Amino acid sequence: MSTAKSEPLAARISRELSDRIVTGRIEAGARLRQDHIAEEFGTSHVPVREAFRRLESQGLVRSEPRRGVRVAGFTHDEVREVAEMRAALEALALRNAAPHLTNAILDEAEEATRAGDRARDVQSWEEANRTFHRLILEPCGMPRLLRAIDDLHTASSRFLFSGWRAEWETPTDRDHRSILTALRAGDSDRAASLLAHHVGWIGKSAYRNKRG
Amino acid sequence: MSTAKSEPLAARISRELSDRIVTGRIEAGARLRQDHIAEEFGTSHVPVREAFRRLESQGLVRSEPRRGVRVAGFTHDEVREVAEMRAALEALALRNAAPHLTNAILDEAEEATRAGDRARDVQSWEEANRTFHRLILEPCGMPRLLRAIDDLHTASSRFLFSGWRAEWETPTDRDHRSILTALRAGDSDRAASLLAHHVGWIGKSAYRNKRG
DNA sequence: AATCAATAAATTATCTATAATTAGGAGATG
DNA sequence: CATCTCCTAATTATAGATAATTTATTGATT
Repeated sequence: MSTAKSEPLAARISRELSDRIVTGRIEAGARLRQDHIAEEFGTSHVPVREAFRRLESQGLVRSEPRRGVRVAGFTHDEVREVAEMRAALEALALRNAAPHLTNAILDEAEEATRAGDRARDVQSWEEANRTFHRLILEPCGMPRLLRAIDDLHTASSRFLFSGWRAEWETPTDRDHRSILTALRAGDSDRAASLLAHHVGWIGKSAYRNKRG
Repeated sequence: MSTAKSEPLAARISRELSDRIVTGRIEAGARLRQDHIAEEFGTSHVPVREAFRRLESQGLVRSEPRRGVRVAGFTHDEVREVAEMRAALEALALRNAAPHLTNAILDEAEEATRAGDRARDVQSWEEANRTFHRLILEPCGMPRLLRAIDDLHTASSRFLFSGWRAEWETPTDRDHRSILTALRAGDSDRAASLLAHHVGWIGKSAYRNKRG
């Protein structure tokens, strides 16, 4: 392939497991046995354990000493928690990114929104959505913040793939476009506030979905 | 001792290294060689590597594949970044904690503030300060958020111990007391706003300190 | 300055020990 | 007599140590 060059095994394993958990191919609560996974990847258990540590820090997995590792579950409260954290942090990132946004970036973001409209399946919708958010937030130049947001976004997408949320069928493009409009007008406070509502709404929608 | 029985070695090593980094006993940029640390702790290098992964996720250490691990440095920008993240997240936590705060908790927080006043050295001031924040935020019942705040607090205390900040000599107690007053009056929005300013101010102070 | 050998360090594999879970059986109780 | 509980043995899995391999870095020599 290409990047499979000198990347540590732990990174590859962690990425692959993360993908499986996010897309639901490994279900919540499932136990992850280190030597089974090691066997599957054709490695020893050592890099597998390191991968576990990373997944644990991302909140995808829960580890109990001497008892093993299992995929983290998610309750309504946790969905809401992640949504509110995203709202707070993405608003912060956008306020800091706004001064550095160029027209070229905003155009790219507009295109990502259109790609989301065109999406016919969850995967491509999610990819477009993530691209949009990343594009307008990255210029904030706060690496730690961006990493935190990325982890939260990953957690969010778990809920999306699990079918709780019909988010990708709803008119998210309206929100995206009003955010872009505010940014083009230089009103970064309004843009941040719109973004916070846009993201925070996800938590409420998940809750409503499960209820009714 | 007590609970040091069945705790994994990686956890113990990670905690000890974290403490050394935070208090500055290991300086920024220093290289951490797994074999040396393993020898010091009387273990093999395997649990040391796992400890590294945890420290990496906490932002205390930076790891380059095949090149080793070194203690993360911190620039002015990073100090500001952490402060702003704390401001955003602690405000969120406080808004969610406010409905569950009891008078007993607020009294404990008041006592922690007094302990901070009495503190004559950085360690005990930091401990009191951390206790204060933890007390009023914990009832929010959002474990993921609390973990994130805790990691940020750890990062903050690095700057404190490094001597950049004279924060502990300043009248932080004023801020703490006005927050408690707002909470007792049931004005959680005002309390959250005060807390955000209180925490965010740290970033500015560090910046100012270094300048003048 | 550049190349190649020597050294050091990170990464991974294999092997060992210890703790946890399960299975089976003995004894007690209804 | 059947069933339930408790205890012990056997299996399984995690955690750690040691050994082997690969990659980076240093130093010497041309």
